[in-house]
Amino acid sequence: MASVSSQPQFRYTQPPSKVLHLRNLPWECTEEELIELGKPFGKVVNTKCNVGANRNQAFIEFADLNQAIAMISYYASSSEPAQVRGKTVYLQYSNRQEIVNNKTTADVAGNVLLVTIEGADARLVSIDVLHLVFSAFGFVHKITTFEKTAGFQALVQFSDTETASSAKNALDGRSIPRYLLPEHVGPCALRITYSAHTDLSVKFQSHRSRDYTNPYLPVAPSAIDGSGQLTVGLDGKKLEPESNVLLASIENMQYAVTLDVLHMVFSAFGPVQKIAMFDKNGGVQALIQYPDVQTAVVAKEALEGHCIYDGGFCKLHISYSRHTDLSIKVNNDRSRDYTIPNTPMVNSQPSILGQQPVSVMGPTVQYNGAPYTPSPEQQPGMPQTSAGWGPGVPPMPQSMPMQMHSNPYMPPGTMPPQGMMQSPIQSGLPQSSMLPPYGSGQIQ
DNA sequence: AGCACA
Repeated sequence: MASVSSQPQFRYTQPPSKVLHLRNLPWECTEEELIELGKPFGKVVNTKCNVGANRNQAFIEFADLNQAIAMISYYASSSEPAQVRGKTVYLQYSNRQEIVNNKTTADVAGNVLLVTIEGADARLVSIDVLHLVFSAFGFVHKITTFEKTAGFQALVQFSDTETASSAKNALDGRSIPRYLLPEHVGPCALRITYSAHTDLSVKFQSHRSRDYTNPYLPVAPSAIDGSGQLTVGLDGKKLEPESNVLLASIENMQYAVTLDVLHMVFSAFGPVQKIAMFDKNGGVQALIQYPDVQTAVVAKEALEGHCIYDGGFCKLHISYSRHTDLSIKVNNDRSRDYTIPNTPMVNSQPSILGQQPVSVMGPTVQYNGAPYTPSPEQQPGMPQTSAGWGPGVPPMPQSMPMQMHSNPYMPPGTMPPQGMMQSPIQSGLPQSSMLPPYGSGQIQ
C-alpha cells in the first residue's frame, strides 16, 4: 500500500525545547522585544532575530526547559495571542535545543574599531594619516597599530559606540584619500569591523601607538633619535623631516650585528651607499645612507620595530638622520663606503644565515663619537645608485636585483633577508592585550 | 505563518 509520506516540517507536536521558534514577527523585530515577550515566563538567555528570508522569524532560548514550556502552555490556552507591536506572533518549540549564534565579536558594536589597511603599500600608511581619517567622525581617543597575518591593522578607539559606528559605516570598504598619502604610496582600502576592546592600553606615544587623551604620556624611546631629539610630537605630528640617511639603533643586541648584516638587511630596499656604525648610550647605532629619500622611507617603514634575529633579538629602531651624505674616512668593520669600488677591506664574511650568534657582543667600545664627519657636501662626482653594487662585499648579491630600486618593497608579510627577519615582533608596543581577540586565521 | 553559516 502506498503510504502517505509524513512531512516532518509540519509536525504539530514537537518535543519540548528551551528554544522557541517565533514567526510572523513584525519587520526587523529587535532582541529587546523578544526578551520582553519571554521575560514573564523565565530568563531569556539568548535570542536570534531577523531570521528567514523575510527576516520575520526569531528564536528565544530560556535558561530552563520549564520556562519554555510555561510560555508555550500559556499561549496555547490564552485568549490573547502573543504579540509584538500589536502583531500576533506564532510560537512553538524549536527543533533545536540551543541557539547557535554566529555572531562574532566583529558583529557586536563597540567603541573600538579594528581597521585592516589593505593594499601593497598598507604599511606605509602612517598613524597620523589614520588619525586624520578617523577624526572626521569624532574625537579619536587612542590608536594602536600592529601587523598580523591579516596584514597591517589598527585599533581605533572612540569615546562611544555611536561615533565608532558612524566612522565604520562611512569608511568600511573605502580607500584612504590619495591626497592624504605620499606620492609613491598606492591605494589603501580600509576594512573595518568592531573590536571587542573597549579601552586600549597605550604606554607610550610612538610610531605605532598613540593616546590622544593623555598629553603627559611619555614618548617611546623608539620615537627619539640618537641625539635625543623628538621625532614624535605630543600632538602626534612627526617632527623629523625625511632623509635619505637613516639612523638605526639596535635594541636587545644579544647577537653581534656586524656592518655586513646591516648592509644585507638594508640592501633589500635599494642600494646602500654608506654605513657608519658607532656606539651611543651603551648601545650600537648605525647610519645607513641611500641614494634617495624614497628608498629610505620605504626601508624605515618596513624595518622599524622589527628584529634582525628571531626571538626579539636585535630590534631595530629607525629614524631619519639629519645627515644627507656621510663622510666615510676609512673602510673598516664599523664604517664603509660602498660607492668606492675595489676598496681594500678586512674580510669579514658573516655567518648570519643560520641565525647563529656571530659573537657575543661585549662592552669593547670606547668610541665616543661617530666615525664620520657631518660634512654635507663632499665627493661631488660620486657615482650614485648602482655604482656601489660593484665588487664590494655584498653578502647576497644575487638576491638583490637592480629592479629592487624601482620596486623596492616586497609582498606583504615577507621580510627581505630570508631567515633573518622574522615576522613582526609584538614585544613592546602594542601590548598583547591590545591585539584583536581573534585567531589569526579569522581576520579578513 | 513553519527552523538559523555560506
